Order: sequence, then C-alpha cells, then structure tokens
Amino acid sequence: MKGSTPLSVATRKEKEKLERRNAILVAAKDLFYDKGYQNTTVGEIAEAAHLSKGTVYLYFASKDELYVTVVLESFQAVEESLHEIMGSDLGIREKGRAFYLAFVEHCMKNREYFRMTQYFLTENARENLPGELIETVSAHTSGLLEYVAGLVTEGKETELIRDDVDPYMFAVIAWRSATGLLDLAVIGDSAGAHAGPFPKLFEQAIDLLIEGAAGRR
Amino acid sequence: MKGSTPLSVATRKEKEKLERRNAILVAAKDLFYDKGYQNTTVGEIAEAAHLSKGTVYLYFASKDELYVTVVLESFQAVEESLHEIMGSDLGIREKGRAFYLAFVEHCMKNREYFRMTQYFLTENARENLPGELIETVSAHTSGLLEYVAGLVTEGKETELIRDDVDPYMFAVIAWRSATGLLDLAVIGDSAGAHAGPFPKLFEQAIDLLIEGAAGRR
DNA sequence: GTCATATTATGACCACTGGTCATTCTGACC
DNA sequence: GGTCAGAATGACCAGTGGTCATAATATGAC
Repeated sequence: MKGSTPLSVATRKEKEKLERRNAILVAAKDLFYDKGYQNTTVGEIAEAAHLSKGTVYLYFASKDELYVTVVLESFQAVEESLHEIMGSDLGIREKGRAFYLAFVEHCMKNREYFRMTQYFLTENARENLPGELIETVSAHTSGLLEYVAGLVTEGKETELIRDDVDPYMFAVIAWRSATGLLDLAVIGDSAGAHAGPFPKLFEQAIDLLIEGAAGRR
Repeated sequence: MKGSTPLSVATRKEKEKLERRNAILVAAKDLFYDKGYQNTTVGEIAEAAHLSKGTVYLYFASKDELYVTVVLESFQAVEESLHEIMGSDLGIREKGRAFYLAFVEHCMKNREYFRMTQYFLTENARENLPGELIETVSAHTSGLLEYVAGLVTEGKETELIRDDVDPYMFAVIAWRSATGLLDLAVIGDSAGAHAGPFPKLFEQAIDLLIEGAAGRR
C-alpha cells in the first residue's frame, strides 16, 4: 500500500517521543506509589527512567505536573467500575448506594489516586498546576457529580425523594462525605478506627444520606 | 511577702524563655496566616521575631512542629463558641445543627486552623510530627466527637433517632462531611460553587444527616 | 570587681531540592 | 561525509530546612 513508509520518519519520531514520555510516567508512577510525592525526587525518577533530570523537564513542566499526570491515568479505572454500576438494573437507591461504595472502594485500593484528587483541592495545587490540568480533573469530577444528581432528580420524579433536596447539592455532599471519611481511612486514624470498621462506616454514611433524602413518607 | 524575690532569677529566666518562645509563635502566626505554610521560610520567621534562625530551632524542633503549635492555639476559640452552644437550652436536633454550623463557620473564618487540622490527617504529618502533638490534636477532636455522640445517644433515648444509628459513627460522619465540604469552600472550588452558596450547602448537609438519623416515624 | 561557669544566641555552613541552560550528541537528509 | 535541527545531558543555580562550632552574655562565688 502507498502508506508503507510515507511519514515513517516523522511518525517514528513521534512514537519515540511518546515512548520516552511513557517511560518517565511509568518510572514516576512506581516511585510515587511506593514512596509518596514528597519523598520522591525528580532525579530518582530520571534515573529510574534511564534519563537525565533535564530530559524529564523536556516532557513535563514541573514535578507537580508530572505527579498529576501520572495519577490522572487511574481515572479510567474508576470510570470503568462506575460505568458498570450505571448500566445495571438496580433501583435508584441501590444504584446510588452501590455507586458510592464502589467509589470508596476504588479510592481505598488506589490510595495515591485518592491523595492526588485531594491534593487538587489545595491552594498549593491551584497555584502550581497548569489550568489545563485543573480543568481535566474538574471535568471528570463534574461528570460523576452530574450522574449522581441525575439519579436524585429521577428519584424526585418517582417521589422517593423529598422536594427540598437539591440534586446537585446532594451529589456534592455525598462526594465530600466520602472523601472526608477516606482521609481518615487512608491514614488509619484512631478516631476513625474507634468508630468501628471502615466498610461499616461508609455504609452508615450513605445510608444516612439516602434515608435523609427520602425523609418521612 | 516572703515570696517577693525568692526564685526571682530562675523565675525570670523561665519567663524570658516563654516570652522568646512566644515572640517566635507570634511572628510565625502572622507569616503563616498571611502567606501560608509553604511560602513561609524559617529564616523569615526568625527575622520577624528579631532572632537568628538557629535560635528558632532552640525552641522548636522543626518547621512542622512550629506550624502546628501556632495553629493549635486557635483550638481554644473553637471550643469557646462550641461550649456556648452546648450550654444552650436548644432541643437535641437544633443543638446538633447549631453545633455543626458553628464548627463550619469557625473553620471558614480561621482557614489556617482548618488547613492545619486537615494537614494532620496526612501521612506526611504523621511521619514528621512528634507523637505528642498528634495526641493533643486527636484528644481535642475526640472530645468534640464524644459530645456529638452523646447528643445522638440522648436522641435515641427520647426515640427521636433510629436504633440502627451508631452514635459515634454518626459523629465521625458528620465531622468528615463538614471537613470534606470545607475543603471545597476554602479554595472556592467550582464544583462547590456550582452547587450554590456554601452556607446553604452546609445546611443541606446537616439536615440530610439529621433527617437520615431520625428516619421515618 | 573578677572570673570560671552555664546558658543562650548566632550565622556560616551542610545536604539536598526543583529547576535551568550552554553544551554535546544523534541521526536524517542531501 | 558533511550539515544541521532537535533531543539529551549534567554541571550548575537559587533557595530550603536544619546543624553546630563559636561567640556573647548573664550568673553567682569569691
């Protein structure tokens, strides 16, 4: 075929560039997940990727940006498990509950992902990160929130849920209650432990919220 | 009186030491509150306190410890406004609601205090801070949680609250939902803003939780 | 008043960080 | 084989938290 080697050089170069970028990402991921953000040096990442430090900065503008880009990749994983639930034929309440618990479980299993999302909600991150990245993450989060809000709206139509519950507010509250508890769970805080096993805690949380939204009937 | 100058020298020395320590604390507080933790250097603090950097390290083991000690002082302020509510003659629900909202308001007005408490729930803090400090903060938090749990227990006795709600769990959930939302509020996140004005968001949150705990009746 | 002693303050210094940039290297093209 | 754009390099920089030998100072016995 005519396209056997037409752009071959440019194409290969581009491919190599991507591969290099990926090598950095992989090395960084291992280190960040293993030792955390603070304890990982850009020099170490470069070494692990068999590159010099300068090269790392050819592909990423800053350590922060590299960190975020790394963890951004696990967004896909959340979305997958959550989409599964979205597509199920559970009732509204059960769907919401499953959604909440799946999100929590994912965060527990991918702590660095969770830490990063929390890092985003920090003045430091807002100052140092390119607006583009912030947008990406925000968009992702908004998508999930919109879905939950949609669930609530649906619930209101079928009269399972009180009038005075704002769907988007409910979504935000559920989201932040989850992350608030996750903060505790991820570091194994004593106050959290004192409340009993974490799975139970999360279940009680979503049950309270759903029950609260349903209200008296 | 006999005690006019008995321990005068030792006493004065001790007092001077405290004053020096306090001077550092004051200087540090101004800077931390003004520029945040990351953007404040130990050198600046020393300069503001008219001391050398080395001296700062004579009174505090690390920048982290200094930071935490600074912000720890505003604990008193929370406790005051919360105690006022505790002593009021509001009903259980209203008391819980007021308690929640007062806590939130305090955090909104003392953002650095809030940031610090959040910092505590970080692996980084747990690694770098002396256990003693962690204990102090934990004890403070536990106190508040116990109070809320007590409220719930009381509510269960008067049958306002469902059997299957664990008091301490409820307290932890309320606490962490508040801090989760505060994360958003403090940085003015768009997802939070999109949900409407923050006061409303907090009200909806505590209402959902209380309503959820009360359940159908 | 003097001086040995103990306490406290100092700032030059250290190791290490994220980040830069003049230089070197590479390999595609003619 | 020579040219030259683009990629890789690592010595280098400024700035950090933290240390420590040295200096200053206050003390109280004589």
